[in-house]
This record gives sequence, structure tokens and C-alpha cells, in this order.
Amino acid sequence: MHGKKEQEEYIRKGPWKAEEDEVLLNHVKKCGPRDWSSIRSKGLLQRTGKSCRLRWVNKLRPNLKNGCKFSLEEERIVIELQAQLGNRWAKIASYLAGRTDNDVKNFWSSRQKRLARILHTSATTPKSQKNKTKVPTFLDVPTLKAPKFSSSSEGESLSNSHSCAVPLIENSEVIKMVSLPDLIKSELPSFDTLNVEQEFTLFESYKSIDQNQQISFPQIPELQNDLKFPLGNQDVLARIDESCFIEDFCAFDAYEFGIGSQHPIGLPFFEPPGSFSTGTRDGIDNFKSSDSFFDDFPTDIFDHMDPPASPSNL
DNA sequence: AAGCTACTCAACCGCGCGACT
DNA sequence: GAGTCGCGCGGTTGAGTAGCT
Repeated sequence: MHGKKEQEEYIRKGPWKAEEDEVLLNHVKKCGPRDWSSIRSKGLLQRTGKSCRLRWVNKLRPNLKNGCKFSLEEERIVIELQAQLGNRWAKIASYLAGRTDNDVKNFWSSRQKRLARILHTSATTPKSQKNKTKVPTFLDVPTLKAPKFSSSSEGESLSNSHSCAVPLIENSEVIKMVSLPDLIKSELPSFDTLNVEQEFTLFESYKSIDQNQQISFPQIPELQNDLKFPLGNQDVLARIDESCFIEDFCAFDAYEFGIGSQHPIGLPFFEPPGSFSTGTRDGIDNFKSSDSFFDDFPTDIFDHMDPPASPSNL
């Protein structure tokens, strides 16, 4: 079998057994969460110190929210902090009670994959097939007119209110200008928590809009200018009147930018730094009680909108 | 029921940094 | 100052699972 030296060198990998967890917990009880490498050197476990530490941090540490999905508030915090800090998952996790860097990382990467898939689908699916997607997009409104800027807003920076934010479109010529990581870094509202019902209702309302009616697109808060307008403002403006431009933009979407989602476009999406610890839902509640998003629509738009079905009707 | 796809989660790996010798 | 060690972090991968067709 194994010689003594071989046994000493043997390092166990893979899933942890309950007995191993118990040994590790005992070690932490005695010595605290440190001296990870001594666990192996003492012959307690055939695991590396790194492996022990990881197991403790990610699974055995008290007060972990294991197996619990990220709440809306947690998602919001992650999105904002990722935009501010980049991929410093451990730092981000420190703002979330019971979450580990691994949790945050996994959450973000699955979000990223989903977004990539949506982008890819949007860019490659023939337009005739796009209507088959689960959640309807503005692509389904074929002749929605491009927004026009009022004379009062002409000459203003497009980053201001009532701008037509066009950071991302499926047209391949343009999509290349926004890398996926940059896209994800931008402070997109969560789409994990989309209220499909609301989305659909709003969508239906758009279908009802007089196609000659002009609507203002709501602002997108706090996007970096270069993310908002990868082409440069002039180029964006120049393309706005192209029907395919708007169509493509709308296809990518409204969905991504939260129109119809639970999050506002016209409001600051995130709390100011420093307010995380309060764990308030002010941002969300403010949205719910605010009209600012809908202020950007013609008032009679709501005449076409049916109230969302109550859950009891489902 | 079976196959496929997307997603989640757990764990490993490589790298960088700081402390120690 | 150079080398070593332990630790922490971010990136990546693979297994398991849920949902859809």
C-alpha cells in the first residue's frame, strides 16, 4: 500500500465528507480559523491548508446563507459594488451578511452567462424568429418611431434626462464596441427578478401606442458616457432615424434596461455608498412610489394599459 | 421517459502579497 | 535583500440538478 512518506504526501481532493467537516470544525473550535496548514501537518486531515480554509469560509462558517438565493436587495448591492469595485468579490461579499466571495462570484458569473446568451440570441436569431422568445421585446412593435429630442434638450448632453440611451444594440457593427465585461459593469437593472406580468402589460401598452406618437426614452442613470454611447453622441444621433437601429436597440432592449422590470430607469438605481448596512429597500420603494419613470411617457399611454392581473387570477 | 440545455454550486488552481527567516 | 511559507483572492471547471422539449 502506501509508504509513510507517500501517506504524508497524499493530498485528498474533491468533495468533503461529513467526518472531514467535523475534524475541521473541531480544529477551528480549538485554534480558531487560522493555522490551516497545520491541519495537514498534524495529520488531522489529508487536505491542503488552502482547501481547509476554503471549506471553512464557504461552507462551515457560521451564519452562512447556504442554498438561499440572492434577494433583490443583495442583487442590487452586488451590481452596484461590482460597478464601483470591479471583480473584488471578497470585498463585495463583505457587504453582504452570510455571503461568501464564492457566492458573489458564482452569482455574477451566471448572470454574465445569461446576459451573454441573451446578447448572442439577440444578435444571431433571425428577426422572424425573435418573437418566439419567452419575454416579448419591443422588437414586436415593428414601426415604433425613433424618439426625437425636443428643442429644449437639443444640444444637451445625452447623458442628461430624456436622452435616448442607446448603449447596446444587436447590430453587430455596433455591438463590438461594447465588450461584454464592460456591458456587465454598467449598472444594469436586475433582470433576474423581472416581473413578467408587468413586462407584458407594459409591452402590450406599447403595442397600443399610436405609432406616429413620439415618446421620450427615459434616462439611464449613472452609466459611463463611453458605455452609453460607444459610437459617440453624434453617431448615435445619426443612426437614431434608421429604423433598424431602433428596432435592434429595442430588441436588445428595454428588457435589459429594466423597462417593465421591477426597477426604474428614471431613478437612481442604487443607494449611495454607505447605506448598504442599513439593508433598507428605499431604492426599490422609492421606485414604486415614484412617477419619474412614467413621467417620460405621454400621459395617455396609460389609457391603453390594463392593470396587471392579480396573482389570484393566475 | 429520455435527451438536452441552462443554471447552480463546490472545489481546485494560479497568482500576488505580506510576514518571517 | 533573497527565499520561503501561509494566506487570501479571482478565475475556472466539473458535477449535480432543474426545467424544457
